[in-house]
Amino acid sequence: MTAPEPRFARIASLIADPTRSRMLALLLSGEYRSAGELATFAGVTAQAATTQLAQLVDGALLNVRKQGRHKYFALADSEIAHALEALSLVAERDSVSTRWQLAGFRPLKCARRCYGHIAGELGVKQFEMLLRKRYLESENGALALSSAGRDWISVIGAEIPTTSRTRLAYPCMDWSERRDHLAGALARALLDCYQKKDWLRADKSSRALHLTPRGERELLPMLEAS
Amino acid sequence: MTAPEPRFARIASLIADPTRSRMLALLLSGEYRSAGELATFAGVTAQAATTQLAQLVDGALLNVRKQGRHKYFALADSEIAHALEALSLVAERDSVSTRWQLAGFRPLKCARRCYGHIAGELGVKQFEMLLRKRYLESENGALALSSAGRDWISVIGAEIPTTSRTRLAYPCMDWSERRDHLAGALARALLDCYQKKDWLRADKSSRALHLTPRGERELLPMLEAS
DNA sequence: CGATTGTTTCGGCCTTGGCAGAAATGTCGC
DNA sequence: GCGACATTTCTGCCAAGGCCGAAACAATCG
Repeated sequence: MTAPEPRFARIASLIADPTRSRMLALLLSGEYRSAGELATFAGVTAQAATTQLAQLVDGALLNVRKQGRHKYFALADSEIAHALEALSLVAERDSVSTRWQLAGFRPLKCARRCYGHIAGELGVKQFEMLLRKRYLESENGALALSSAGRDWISVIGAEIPTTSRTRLAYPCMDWSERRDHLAGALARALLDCYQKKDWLRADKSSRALHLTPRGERELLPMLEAS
Repeated sequence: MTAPEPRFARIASLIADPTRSRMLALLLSGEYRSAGELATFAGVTAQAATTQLAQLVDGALLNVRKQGRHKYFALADSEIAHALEALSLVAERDSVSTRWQLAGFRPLKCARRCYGHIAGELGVKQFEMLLRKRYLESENGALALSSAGRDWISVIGAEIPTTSRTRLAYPCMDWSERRDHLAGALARALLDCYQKKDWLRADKSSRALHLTPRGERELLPMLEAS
């Protein structure tokens, strides 16, 4: 009668440890971080960090990239980020209803980074514009840039890394809007580009993205145009 | 520099324990279970179960209902179920791509119980029908039954418990379809009704719901009618 | 090639937390 | 009230796993 231990328990236990969870929280931004950075951020020595990071990699929660004498870690994929956000939603579900409305969280609902791309209202707007204008079209199941889309990309001056082995574009569920927004290499390139043009600025202490006045003038109309 | 422990770590650690995770897995169906049932299912003595259940309740993952000398437990809300499913997705992400297509998982994608209501393709179909026919209408932010909707309910003979303090109807995100389906007291009542009419049968060993031949004749056309 | 810096391995300490046995509390039916 | 049953509290035991110090390994730079 005794049931087998559910698989999700293993993942949960990897997330549960204080040190590991701190590391994961830092990596939620989507960036790569070195083992040393992660160690000091989590408040442990380098040896301890090594062990924990090895476990996270072994459990396939993290990707590793060796670069010289450094080792860089990042979340393995966006499913992980989703799971972490789902847990956060539960963790803050009493505070969220009040705080979500308040000043601090408003920008998060408006626009935030989700694993390297734009989420929130702005992310949804962007995604819908791309589909509406047929810059993105679904091609046997996957999303692909149309020629009009490629033109638009070059006009605004975004650069999509050609080396990228990750998918170009795919829908990503948004937990505040409950609708899809854009993820993938294209999404990252666009976010980079918007930041370079000073349309968006990343908050240092949170995942919020702030729309600058310039962004309000130049970016918003573009996303809302029909 | 050492960061505070992220809130989600606490939730994860509640989920991580083998005994507690087994209990949660059992409760994923949405039903209430007594402390004793949960103890034997998890393979521990009653005392051990008490401690674990107390922690889950304290962490607001579970609801309790005292009934005589029994105590019944259930998942506190669907956010919890979502978090568990998100973790499961990560836990099975290598197997999922293959197995999802296979026979065993097909019925899950088609229709399954999600915390007491119908999810999967059928759940999405049902939700869209209700909106399309304006049986459900959004009323200052919440979903409410229209008079046409109330008529339809009484025609098919579903009974909505009047005592229920839970919301009547609200959208619930579907992770296989990535679209909303119906949740709430109404959703439960409909599932009950469909089962009574033998349109759907619940699988005993999984969360799958099987469409009976009768359901195919009588239920499907109703959901697909425009 | 040595010095420096980043990461890993080893060994031992220590805390955390889950478990069972026994006994107490509470609830029901008679 | 009394016995049967479900749940809880108390206590002590035990194992798992995280941490640090020290030393080893690896890569870079002068």
